[in-house]
Formats: sequence, structure tokens, C-alpha cells
Amino acid sequence: MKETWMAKLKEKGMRITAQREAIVDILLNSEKALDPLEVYDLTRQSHPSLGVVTVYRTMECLEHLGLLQKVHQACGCNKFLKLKEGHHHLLICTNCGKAVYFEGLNFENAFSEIAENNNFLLQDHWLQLSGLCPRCQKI
Amino acid sequence: MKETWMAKLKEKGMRITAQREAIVDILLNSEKALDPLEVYDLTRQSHPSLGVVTVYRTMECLEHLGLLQKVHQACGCNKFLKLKEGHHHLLICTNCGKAVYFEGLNFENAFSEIAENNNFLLQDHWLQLSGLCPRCQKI
DNA sequence: TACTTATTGAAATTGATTTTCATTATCAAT
DNA sequence: ATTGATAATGAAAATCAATTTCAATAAGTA
Ligand SMILES: [Mn+2]
Ligand SMILES: [Mn+2]
Ligand SMILES: [Zn+2]
Ligand SMILES: [Zn+2]
Repeated sequence: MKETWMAKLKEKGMRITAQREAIVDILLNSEKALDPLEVYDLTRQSHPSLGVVTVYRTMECLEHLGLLQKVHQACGCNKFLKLKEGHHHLLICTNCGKAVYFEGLNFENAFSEIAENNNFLLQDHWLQLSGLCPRCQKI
Repeated sequence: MKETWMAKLKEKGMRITAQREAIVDILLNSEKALDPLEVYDLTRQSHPSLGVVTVYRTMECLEHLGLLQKVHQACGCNKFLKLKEGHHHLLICTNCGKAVYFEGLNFENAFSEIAENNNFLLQDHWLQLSGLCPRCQKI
């Protein structure tokens, strides 16, 4: 997976740096969405000289490259999660933040109908479920 | 409607002030979600001496009283909209911000099923549609 | 190895929100 | 109506995230 990400960076003419690799490592290994400051703290554990600005810039790039997705939660709206191919929605743990993509719901038609009834031209939809993940239910 | 809101403030032991009335007026007459600074600017047109802090504080109160709801949009996550009774979802214009509550979708069962399949204990869901309102389609 | 240029990070800047606190205004009790 | 307790206000300072600037550094190509 990391190879794919770094390849995509290279493909866009961007350089491979130790900082970028470290940031990508953190994001790829996280099962929850992280904001830039969280990534900064986590990455600095192995790269103490890293600057915050680099984290902001790198995460913005990764989003533009379609590798990261912005996720809004009660605990913050600047969180980013690795994006999965295709159209999916998220199920997020309110306790630990664990995020799971799920498929199987196809509401697109129902959404169109609602929009039509209100004379809106539907452009997008935002659907997210939240609850307790298996582990957090036991605690 | 305004009477209801002011009554609720009083009921909670809060005082009726000119500032609060002005802020409530703006929020009740807006058909789109507004953030504190927008409310500040709008309210100052009639109350130039109003302070920003008062707007922040008042809007926070109104949210706690269940009169306002926080609404997340691409253009910002600090926007508040007057809350409608009952369980509804929103349809929001991406151009002018016009917000419409709609009913008629009942996906609760489908959501529960998805959660179960992933061994999550469902607590909440978030659904929002976006598109162009009738007026913005013509422009 | 040398060179071009993207990248980096410290520091300054911006902008939103919160905190502090002295002053003012509301409202209930006289 | 007057008074008094105290809730509310707003200017100013403080905080915090995020962005901009810029000189130094490092990546990748020739
Ligand atoms: Mn969908
Ligand atoms: Mn619902
Ligand atoms: Zn969890
Ligand atoms: Zn519109």
C-alpha cells in the first residue's frame, strides 16, 4: 500500500522525502481518522525534527491526490482517513474513533426522489453511522 | 415563534436583553445556517454596539436549549440552524445555503442492520443531502 | 559530482474563539 | 418606584489552529 502511495507522489512530480514517508506511515497504519496535529505528534515520536507545516502541506497533498478523505466527527472536523476505492460510507466508533467503510446500502434513488420533491437538483450526499465498535462495547 | 424562544430563555432563568432579542431575530429569519461571525455582522446592522462575545455565548445557549442545531457544510462547520421538532434530515443548497428539512426517509432499520453486520452498537446517524435549490438552478 | 528546484522548518502573521474582568442592565423583592 | 443581588455585556488580552514568508537544505537528474 505504501508503495502505491509513494508511487503516486512520484508520478505527480513530487519528491520522496523522509518526512513524507514518516507521515504516510502513520496515516496508513491508523485505523481512525487523524487531524494534522495528531499526525504531527505521532510522527514526531520517530522524527523529532519534523515541522508542523510539513504535516499540513503533506496531508493537503494526499487529499488532493485522492489518497486521503476528510471526515467530520463530533470530536473534530479536520480529520483525515485513508480513502477506499469506490463509493462507500463510514461507520465510526464514538469511543475510539475506529472507522470502517461499509457497502451494501444503495439509497441513491431514494435521495434523488427526496431532492426532486423539494425541487432541488441533487449533487451530493453525506451519510455516516456512529456507534461503539466491538472492542469498545466490552470496556 | 420568537415568543416561544424568549419564553424558553426565561424559563431557564435567563434574562431577556436587547442583544439576545436581536440575535434571535436574525437566526429565526434566516433560511440558512449561520456561523457566529455571520450573525455578528447581520445583527450589528441594527445593533452596532453589540460585541462578538455575546453572539458566541448566546448561540451556545440556544444550542443547549435545543433551539439551534449545528450544521456541517463544505463552507464551514460552525454554522447553526433553527431546529425543527422531531427527527428530520437536511437538504442544503450548495450555492446559497438554503436549508430544508425533509421527512419521509426511514432508513433506521437498514442502518441498524449495517451496524450489526459490522458488530457495532449503533448510536447515531448523520445524513445530509446537498444540491441546488430552485432559485439557484435558474441563475 | 554539480546543478536545478522542490521541500523543509523557524518565525511571523492571520483569524477565529475563549478568557478575564470591570461596568452595566435586568428583574425580583421590597 | 426604588433597591439590591447578580446575570449579562463588551473591550482587551490570551489562546490556538492554520497560513504565509523566506533562507537553508535536500532530492533527483544530468
Ligand atoms: Mn451513497
Ligand atoms: Mn434518520
Ligand atoms: Zn471503539
Ligand atoms: Zn440556493
